[in-house]
Amino acid sequence: MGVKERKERDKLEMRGRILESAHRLFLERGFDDISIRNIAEAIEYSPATIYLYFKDKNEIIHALHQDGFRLMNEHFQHLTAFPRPFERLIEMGKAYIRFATTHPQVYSLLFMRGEPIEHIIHWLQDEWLEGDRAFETLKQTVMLCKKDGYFPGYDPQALSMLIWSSIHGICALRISGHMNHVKPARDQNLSLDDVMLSTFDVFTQVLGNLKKQ
Amino acid sequence: MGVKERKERDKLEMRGRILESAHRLFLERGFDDISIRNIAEAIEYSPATIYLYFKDKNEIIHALHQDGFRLMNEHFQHLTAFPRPFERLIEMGKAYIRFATTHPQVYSLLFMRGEPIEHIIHWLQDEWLEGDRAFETLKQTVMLCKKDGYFPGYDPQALSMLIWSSIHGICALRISGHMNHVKPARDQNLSLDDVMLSTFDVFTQVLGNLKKQ
DNA sequence: TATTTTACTGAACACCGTTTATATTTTTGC
DNA sequence: GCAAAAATATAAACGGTGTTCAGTAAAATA
Repeated sequence: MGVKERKERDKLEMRGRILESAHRLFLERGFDDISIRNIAEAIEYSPATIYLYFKDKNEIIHALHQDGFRLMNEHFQHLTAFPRPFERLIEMGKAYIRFATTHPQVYSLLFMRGEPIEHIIHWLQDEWLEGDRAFETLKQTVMLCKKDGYFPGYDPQALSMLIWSSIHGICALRISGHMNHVKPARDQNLSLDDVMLSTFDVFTQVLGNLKKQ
Repeated sequence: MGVKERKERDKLEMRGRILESAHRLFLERGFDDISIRNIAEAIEYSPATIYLYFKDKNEIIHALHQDGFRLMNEHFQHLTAFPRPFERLIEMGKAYIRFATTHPQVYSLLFMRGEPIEHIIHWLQDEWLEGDRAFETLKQTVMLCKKDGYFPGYDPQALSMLIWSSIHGICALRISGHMNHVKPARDQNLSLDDVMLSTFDVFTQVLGNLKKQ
């Protein structure tokens, strides 16, 4: 009898519908409007029902977190087309910034909020697989750059961390609204993205200077 | 008759007591435990009374925001003792990081939350004075470095923005919990601050390389 | 002293995440 | 086919949030 199987399918389908609603709420109305009650209304069930399919709200947020990572990875797919490591590294940075600017809500969910990453620490054996993979890709690229004569004497691990931190800093200050409220940016009437991109330009210059001659 | 004057004093005193309670709640129990009701309980008044002294919660948060900036400025007082600009720049970075690590809650209030900066945009003529002043100090230092032969060809404005972004990125990733959950940090069992400081070290190396020979 | 102004609060509104007892439906075992 | 058991769904409640408003008590004014 396939009753058990069907029930399992139903359960998965319901989980799917809950996540779908959460996802839509997130994209259409922002992080703060994802509430158990909003989700419940959207799927036309009572709030309590959600708890039959998810332990708590964190579990739902975590699912969105993973969705976000999938979306981000799509922005990196094209990078294999750049054979020269340093060029690829710069394109990685551009792709990262493009992702952050086109999906600021998703970016802040992935990298600026404490909740989701704390959930990972407590419930998933402290393993942040998506983060590990992304960082590893960055580090590999940095090591290839080293083979090309870039970054002599620099530790790939630490340099990768610096690169990530720097680009994250640019994106985070932009998304939180801090970057565009220091005076020069206001005065010159620069757009958000102008400031961000010119900051990134300086960074590429700086990195480009780190090469054996 | 000094009635009016006394009443004004009383009003200010009450505002002071409210802010004091908010401040203590913030430091002792964290940002999320600053609630109008908690504050009201602490000063032994009803929640509604708070609204006779502050327009809304944002106004209280903004006051804490300014307190935070004062605290941060204290961490920068000693920098005048470093006459050589580049050295001073590095010490600025160290002071910034020291502030962020010793007062993570305050740091995230100042630079990682959208609410306070949005309040500034809406209510204070879009002028973020504290931010302007701090950034200006950084830029001045960068320009002095240029006179010493550092950063040839780099725009001080853009380079300052990069420096701020990079250090902010290091602090933000640390405080949000992301930095210490990429694999290598976990494996090597490095402390939070080890990763941060080694990342900053690389940054100082990179900056130091940008000098006319 | 009577009136007006000021200071304060209880109760409510509309939310939030989460739990529990209860009711309904579905499946199982006979 | 029917009763027992299991699964599913929910109403209602708990304790929390920011905020508003009508009403009360106290103080200042005339």
